[in-house]
Parts: sequence; C-alpha cells; structure tokens
Amino acid sequence: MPTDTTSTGASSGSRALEHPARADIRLTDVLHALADPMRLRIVRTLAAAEDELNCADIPLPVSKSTCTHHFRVLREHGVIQQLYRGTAKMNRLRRADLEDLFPGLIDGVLRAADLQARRLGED
Amino acid sequence: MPTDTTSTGASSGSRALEHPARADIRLTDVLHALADPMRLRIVRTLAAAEDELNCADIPLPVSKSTCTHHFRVLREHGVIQQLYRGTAKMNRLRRADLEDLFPGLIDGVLRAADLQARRLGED
DNA sequence: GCACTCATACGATAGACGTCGTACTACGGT
DNA sequence: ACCGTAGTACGACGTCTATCGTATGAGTGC
Repeated sequence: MPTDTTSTGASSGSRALEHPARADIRLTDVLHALADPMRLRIVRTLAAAEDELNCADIPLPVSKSTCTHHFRVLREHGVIQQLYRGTAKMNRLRRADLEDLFPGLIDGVLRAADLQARRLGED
Repeated sequence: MPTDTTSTGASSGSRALEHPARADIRLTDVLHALADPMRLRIVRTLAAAEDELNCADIPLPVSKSTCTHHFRVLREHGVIQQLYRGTAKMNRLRRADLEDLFPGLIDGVLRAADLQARRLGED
C-alpha cells in the first residue's frame, strides 16, 4: 500500500509501472538519482509545479531516449511516481514517501539548488 | 582564503592538498560524493566525531587504496578538508563552507542516514 | 641510518552510466 | 481504419567508477 498508483481512478490503467515500495527506498539511491544535472532539473521543475507534469513539459537539452532514461532512474530510485494517462505519462514527486523516510531532505536539496542557481546566475 | 588549510599552524606543512574553493563547490558534486555507501559512512563518522580523524580511524570494509580513493573524491568535491599532520592525514568535514552554500543540506542528509540506519537496524 | 607505519601512485579490470539513433508500441482523434 | 503523437526498447559507444594489488613516497622513532 505504500506505492499505490491507482488512486487517480479515471486513468485507463493499462500498463503498470514498477515503483519501489516506500520501505525499499534507499538514501544512497535517492542521492544518486539527484546527483545529475538533468535529473535535478527534472525534480526542481516537478517540485515547482506541485502538480503532475508530462514528460514533454520539462524541456531538457537531451534526446528523447535520454529523457526516458532519466525519468526511469528517478522512478526506480523512488524519487518520482509515474503513471500513464492515455498517451501521456504523468510524473509527480513522491513527496509524502520521501518526507516520511527522510524528513527535510528533499526540501533541503531543492533549497540548495535554488540558492546555487541564484548564486551562479543560472535558472 | 575560503580554503585555507594552514590554520593549524603546528603542522609540518609539507605537501599541499588541492581543495576546491568554496565558490567552486557544486551541489551535484556534493550529492554525488554522498551517494556512495562508503563515502556516506565516512561523512557520518566525521560528523559524529566533530573532530578531525585519521583515515585509519574510520574502519571500512575495503582495501587501503580504495579508501584513499574515496577520501580523495570527498575532498575534490568539497565535502571534506584534508591536511597532513606528520605521517597521518587528518580529515574534517567542511561544515562551514557547506552550510554557507547549502544551508541545512548536510544536516538533512546526516539525519536521513541516521533514520535509515535505525529503521534498517544497521549502524 | 633503518625499520616501521600511514598513505599515495599506478596500472588493471569489471561494471555502471549518460548519451545517442533507430525501430517499435500504445493511445487518441478524425 | 488511419495517421499522428508520446514514450519505450534495444543496441552501441565512450566515459567514469569502484575495486584491487603492488610498488613507492613521506615522517616518526629507535
């Protein structure tokens, strides 16, 4: 029950995507997932949206295959939740699970990323 | 001056070890450095000690070469400060620099690691 | 000076990672 | 039924990583 992905109900519910159960999420895996510029950008965008986003809603300077790869890494390491909604695949941060396991961690990383972006004049 | 390693004075001051300046520390590098079980254990031990530690003071289930490798990664990514003191090499967390750049990040990771260790019965 | 200890350097190796392009599948609309 | 769109699968490629063993360098103490 920690990784219930059927809560939206109205989805066509075709293929199931494998997510790690909350208890199986490992800190080093999460850190590894976040330790990549592309993935960190994805996570920041998802966090800023506070709503589920289409893969294509997050512009990345890499090919579509690479994009798929990064989303999968984030999902398999327990950082995001993905579910199909028709032809699109919606993405959402697993805030509740992560907050339960590692309170404050994600917010700390996001704040750090914001500070660095401001400091370096990016973003 | 952000990376002054001569503050201890009494050290023999032989070889200098390269450390990134505070402004050059990148979040993804720090996360990557922490995203390894061995290195996370090193950092946790250093944080718990709150004092500088010899490399050999941190027992790791890997060879000495590998140990050296991990310490170098941590240093080159700005997580720890190393300085020679005679034949030993002392290690210390760069808490001030990291706290200045990414407030709360390290503490968040350490707390997360503690919680996970308790949850999994390790530690 | 010599032995001992702490740590490095240097290869070597096996595996993981980020990236790409192309071919393919799934769904939705017309 | 058909096409278009969103995303996957697969194979390839070069790079990076974690690990090791052995040989080497730097200090301490006898």
